[in-house]
Amino acid sequence: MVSTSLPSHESPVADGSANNVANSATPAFSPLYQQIKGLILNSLRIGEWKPGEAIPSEMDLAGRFKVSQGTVRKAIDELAADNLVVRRQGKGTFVATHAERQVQYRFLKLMPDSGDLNLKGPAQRHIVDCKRLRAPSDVARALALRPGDAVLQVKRVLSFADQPTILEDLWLPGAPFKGLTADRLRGYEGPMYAFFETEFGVRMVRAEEKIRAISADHVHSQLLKVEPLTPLLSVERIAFTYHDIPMELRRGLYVTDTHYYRNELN
Amino acid sequence: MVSTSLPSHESPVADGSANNVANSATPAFSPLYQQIKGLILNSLRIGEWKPGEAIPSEMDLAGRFKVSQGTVRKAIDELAADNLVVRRQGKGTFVATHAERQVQYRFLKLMPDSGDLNLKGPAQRHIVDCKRLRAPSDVARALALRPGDAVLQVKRVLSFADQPTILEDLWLPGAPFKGLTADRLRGYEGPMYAFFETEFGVRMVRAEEKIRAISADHVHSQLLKVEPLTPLLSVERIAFTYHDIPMELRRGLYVTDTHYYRNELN
DNA sequence: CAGTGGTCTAGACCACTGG
DNA sequence: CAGTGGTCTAGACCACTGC
Repeated sequence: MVSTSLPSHESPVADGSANNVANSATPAFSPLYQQIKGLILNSLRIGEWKPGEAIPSEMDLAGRFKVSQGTVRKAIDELAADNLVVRRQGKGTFVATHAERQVQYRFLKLMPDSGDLNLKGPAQRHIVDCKRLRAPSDVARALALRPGDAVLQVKRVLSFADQPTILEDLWLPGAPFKGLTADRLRGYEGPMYAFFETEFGVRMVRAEEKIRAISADHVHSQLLKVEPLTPLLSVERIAFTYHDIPMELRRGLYVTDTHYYRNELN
Repeated sequence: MVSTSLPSHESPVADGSANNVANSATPAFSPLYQQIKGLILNSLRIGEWKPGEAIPSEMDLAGRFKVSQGTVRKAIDELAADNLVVRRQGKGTFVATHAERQVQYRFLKLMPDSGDLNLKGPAQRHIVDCKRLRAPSDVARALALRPGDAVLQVKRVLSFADQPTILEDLWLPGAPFKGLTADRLRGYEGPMYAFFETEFGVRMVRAEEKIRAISADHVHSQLLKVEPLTPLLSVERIAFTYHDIPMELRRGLYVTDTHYYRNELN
C-alpha cells in the first residue's frame, strides 16, 4: 500500500537530459503525462482507490509526482476518456464503477423499438444454470486459459415486459470467481458487472463484440419462447479487465422483433 | 469567403465582465474554446477549407480569433476527437475526408472471420439499380423530408472473394444529389462517401445504426445467392452531415457466415 | 467559505516534417 | 532551417460543491 506522501520520490523521469530514453532502435519517446497516466493506472489496478471512491485531487497528485497540475490534468483527461475515472466539478475525480444509476448497463446496446430511453432498466432476470466445469478449447482460447482449466458457466434469460428477449451463456475463469453460485447471483440486485466489482474485485474495463445473425434451434426457441428457426442476433462478447486481460466470454442471443442493437459511428 | 486577416474583429466574446451571459434562467455558460470550436466548425461547414486541405495553423487561428494558442488547441482537440479534422505533427491540421487509405470504410464494421485486417478493402461492387422517385413516408421521416419529396434510391451488392455478402438499399435526398446516376457511381473508384464528398460536396460526419436479425426473402436470396430463410444481419443506418442533418438512409443486409459485425465497447 | 475541477494565458522548449 | 503540432510549466481566475 502506497502512502499519500512518499518517503523518497516517485518521479517518473530521472534523466536530466531530454526526458527521452537514449536508445537508438526504439525512439520510445513517451511524454510525461503518459507516464503519469501509467502511474495512476497502476494505482487503480492494485486497488489503491476502490470503485466509486475519489482519487486524490489534481494538486495532490501533482505534488506526489513532482509535476505541474496541468500535466496531471492531461493524464486524468485520458483516463476519463477511457471511462476508467469520472470527473465531477467541485467534488473530485472518482474511480468509475458499473454500480451507478446513470452508467448502468453501459455494455448493453439493446434498445426497445418504442420509448427510446432506458425504461428497460429493471429487466426480469432468470438464472437458468450455473455450474463449474473444464474449459472447452474455444472458451479457453477466448479467456487465455489452458484447455481443461476450471471455468464457470452461467446461463440466464433476461425478459422485458414478460417477453424473454436475451438468452446468455457466460463463461468466467474459475480462479478469480471462486465461490460464485447461482444463489449469490440471484440474490444480487443490479447489474452483473457491479456484482463482479463488489464481490470479486473484478472490474470490466472494455469489451469487444462479434455480431451475427443465426437461426434459433429448439433449445433457444424454448427458452426464449419463439418459433424454431426465428432469426436471432448472436452477440459474442469478450470483456477485459485492466491490462487487457480477458475475464468473461459472453454469448448472447437477442430477439430483435421489438428491440434492436443500437450503434453509433463516428 | 472569409479573408485570412479580418477587417474589424471576429472575437467570440464582447462583454468585459465575466465572459458569462448575464441571464438568470439559463446559465448558458460556454467556455471560450467551445465558442472557438463553433467558429472553426462554421468555417468547415461553409467549406472555407475543403476535405483533405490544411486548415490554418494554431498560431494563425489564435491571431484571427484573438485568443491564446492553448485555447485554439483545445478547440481543435475536440474537433479531432469528433473526427472532423486530423492532426499531423510537423505538417498541420487537415479537414478529414473519407478518401484516405487509412480511414477508408470508416463506417463499415464488417470483418472477415479469418485474416483480421482490412484485406476486404477492394470489394467487388455491383450497382443493381439507381432511380429517382418520391419518398415513402418512412424514408421521408428518416431523412427529415416531406412524404413525396424527390429521393434517389440506389440498390447495390458488395462481394468479397466472389461471394455476395452485402445487399444495400440507399436512399438519398434528391436536391443535394441532383445529377447522380448509376453510371457515375459505377465510374468512381473508392468509397461511396468519398464520391459524395468530391462530386456533391456532402461530407458524412457521423451515423447511427439499428441492427436486427431477419430472414432472407426470395429477392434477398437471389441477389445474395443464399438459401431463402437464411438469417441475415439487418443494418439500418442514418448518416448525418454537419448540423446533424440526415443525408442518407441505408438499409443493409449482411451475410454473416464468413463475416461478422465488429463492435468495441468502452 | 475552502476545496475541487475547469478555463485561459504566456512563454519555453521538444519532436516531427519538408524544403 | 523554419514552420508545424505536442509537451510542460506557473499562475490567475472562474464555476461548482458542500460545509
